[in-house]
Amino acid sequence: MSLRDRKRARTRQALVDAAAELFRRQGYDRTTVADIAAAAEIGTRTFFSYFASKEELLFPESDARVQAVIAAIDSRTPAEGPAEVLLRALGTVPDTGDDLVGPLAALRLELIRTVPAVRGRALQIQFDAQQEIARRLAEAFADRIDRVRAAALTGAFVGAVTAALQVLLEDPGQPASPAELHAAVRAATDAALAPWLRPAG
Amino acid sequence: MSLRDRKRARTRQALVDAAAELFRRQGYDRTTVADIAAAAEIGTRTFFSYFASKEELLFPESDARVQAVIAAIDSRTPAEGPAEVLLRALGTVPDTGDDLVGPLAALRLELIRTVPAVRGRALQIQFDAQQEIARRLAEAFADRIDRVRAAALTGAFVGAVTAALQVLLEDPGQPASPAELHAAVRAATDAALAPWLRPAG
DNA sequence: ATGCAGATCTGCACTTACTGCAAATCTGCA
DNA sequence: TGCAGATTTGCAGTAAGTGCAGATCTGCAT
Repeated sequence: MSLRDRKRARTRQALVDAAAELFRRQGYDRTTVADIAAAAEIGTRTFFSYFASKEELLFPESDARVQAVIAAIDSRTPAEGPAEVLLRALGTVPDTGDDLVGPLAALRLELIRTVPAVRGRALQIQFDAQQEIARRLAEAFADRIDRVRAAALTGAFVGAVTAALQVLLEDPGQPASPAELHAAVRAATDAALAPWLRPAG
Repeated sequence: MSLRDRKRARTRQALVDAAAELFRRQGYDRTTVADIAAAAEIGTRTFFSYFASKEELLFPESDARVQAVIAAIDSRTPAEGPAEVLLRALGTVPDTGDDLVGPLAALRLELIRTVPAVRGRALQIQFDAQQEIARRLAEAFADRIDRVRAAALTGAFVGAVTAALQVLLEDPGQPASPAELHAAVRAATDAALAPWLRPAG
């Protein structure tokens, strides 16, 4: 990595850190982009050469999980049906320590719940991911399920994962360890997708 | 209806019509709220006493469909399972002639596809609807399915309907009649939810 | 008809996100 | 050391959205 790249990465991280700090302290809406840029010691205009918008700051590398699912689809065995592939994919998602349990995770979830703009962006990312997965699934299992069935299965999958996370994160007050969380999501999703497991193959 | 109410309704409609005209002619982004207000002959400031934002203009009465589904859940028979209820609800949604086939429908779908802000709002509405339906379903069938299963089923249902509409609206070039469209969506959704029909019961 | 109370409309000033442009600055490399 | 290309930054501008206060209008009782 050149000096340029290192510097850029450092500035980027500084922006995320500064923003997180400010969001936590004074809320999302009361924090302006100018505030964030000033805290990271760059010009306001320069902020937008790092992130296209204020919301974008909260969703870096958001397609890593989609890529993991696509990889799971591509590496399917002849014995697997579409539902099995999705459930297997659940075990391969990269828990980079920043997405569900990292320091930013709680803040991100809080902001998704409370700030419409952030919520909108999150939903857009989720929907795009869902569409992409459904498309790939329909292609990979073209001989077994049509586009609508693939969309239904993907919707069930995403809906189940989302709900499981919601249930698990809201109840105990204490966030479980990543491993426990993972296992619980897996169990709940597994049960929820049961109707798809054997009959469709 | 008092004169006040009639006047207000007329102004509201004038705003929608003016906006639709302008969006069609010069695109969403190149149409400012001031343009719309001027075309409807009201002050710019007044626009925001009719719609909270520019996007809101495109999504009036967006919860009519949710209400229809909730009504279907509430009027369930003991013989019906959750999937059956959802499929039955599909027959009771009000096709007010403005939602899928009306003059605004094509424009709305076009803007949802191309304008991120509109897309974001549409997804937010859809997601909220999905959550509400899942919640009601879990309550109504508390003895048969848990929250995660309810969310999975709802996700499958919404995903299937969305995909069916997408497939049907993109292919022929000619939009089918409301009745045909309805029947086709029903058939596709019916097939896609088949795994949920008998086993869960 | 008249006049009052409350609702509605509207202009004004303001904040904020975001963009285009051009000048200044910096980095990689010969 | 110096050049080419990339990055940074200030400036000016557009547009959405908000609070406020005064003007205007509607419903209703007299």
